[in-house]
Amino acid sequence: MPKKYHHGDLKNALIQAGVEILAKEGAGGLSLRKVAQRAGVSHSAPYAHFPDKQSLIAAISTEGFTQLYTGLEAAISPYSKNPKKQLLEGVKAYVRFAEENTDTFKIMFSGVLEKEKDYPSFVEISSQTFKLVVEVIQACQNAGILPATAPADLMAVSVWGQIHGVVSLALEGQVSHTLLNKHTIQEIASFGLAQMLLT
Amino acid sequence: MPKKYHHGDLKNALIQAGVEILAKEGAGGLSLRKVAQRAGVSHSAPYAHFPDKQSLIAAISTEGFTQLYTGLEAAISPYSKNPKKQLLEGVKAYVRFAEENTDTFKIMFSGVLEKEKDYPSFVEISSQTFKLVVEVIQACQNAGILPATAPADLMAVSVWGQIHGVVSLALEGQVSHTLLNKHTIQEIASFGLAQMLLT
DNA sequence: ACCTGAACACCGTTCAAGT
DNA sequence: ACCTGAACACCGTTCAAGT
Repeated sequence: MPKKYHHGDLKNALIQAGVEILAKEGAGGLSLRKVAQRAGVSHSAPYAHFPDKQSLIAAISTEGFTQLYTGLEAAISPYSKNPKKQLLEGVKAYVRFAEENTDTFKIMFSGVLEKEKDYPSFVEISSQTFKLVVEVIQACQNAGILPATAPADLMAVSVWGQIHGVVSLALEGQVSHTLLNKHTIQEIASFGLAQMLLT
Repeated sequence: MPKKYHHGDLKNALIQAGVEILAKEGAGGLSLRKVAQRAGVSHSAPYAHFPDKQSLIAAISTEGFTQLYTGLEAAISPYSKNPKKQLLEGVKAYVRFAEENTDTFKIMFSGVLEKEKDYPSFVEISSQTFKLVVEVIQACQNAGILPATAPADLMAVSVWGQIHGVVSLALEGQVSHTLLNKHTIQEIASFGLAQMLLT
């Protein structure tokens, strides 16, 4: 039978196993040997598909960005005629992704991946995601919802940074308990964004 | 002679060695054994002062927060009658700290420290730092520089999140090269903040 | 109280060998 | 082409022993 030696797609199986370990044990518990074991292969099998651990982490991060991109796309596409709604729904999707995939989110943005530039598909999807943000910001500027005092890319980094910062601080336990009792992360992030809006 | 067995303060020597390794090799290169070697003691000596690696990381992070707090204090104290200046100078100091101590900054905020709540002095200094931010925000609200549409602590998380997010994205290489050619991180962060100001 | 050295389990990576 | 098993250097942590 054509059982392709193993289940055929060990590469993706390893990525998936990595995501699962990440979710269960956090970045500290992520080892290549555990990933291999979880995928049911020997500890050296991953080296047929990834040159080293960093490459697997890059693949996991890339997978995360793809999911994030897809989520953002889905959140904003229904509102192509309402930029403000796109912005608000995009933020919701971003925060939701971070909350539902905390450890993937952390590994994507926490510097565990050391030479991101060495992984073209990671660079590709992350810059595509940024492009999506810029488009929404651009539309908001055109509609007079955000000030046109700066080019869209600068404004995009400011807005994205705002959301990203609040989410990151919250995930790292840097937002006070008393504040989190009164508001969800969604609300805190949205509040910050509201400060930047014109209408 | 009272050479106290070693140089007397191995605990701080280990923290210092950790900071140096962090700066030279990044978080990936930080091992207890290397820290011990750099401090000139055997690999098991650190266990006389730290129960485990996480505790050393907590101590390094605490040290980082202390530096950050001191820097913020020094930046704002000369302008106690000018809240806006305090805010702008505080932001500058924050960004400067992140740029000059990139890897310490990352370890403080990147989730490498897993159970922050277990380290009282870490919690203490980080919440004191937040309190400092809240005070400045409060003063800005009173002076009509920031809107009083929300309690100071919520506003503080928004402002801090804004700056922190932009800095984090920049340090992780998520800010496009073309943008970084035109503006410093300082400028990008300040621009985002300016969006939130009333005057 | 503070430090050493041997020991153990675990990890990343390499390589010769097997299908 | 894809995978295994032995091997090596490195790591966190423990513990009995030394001063």
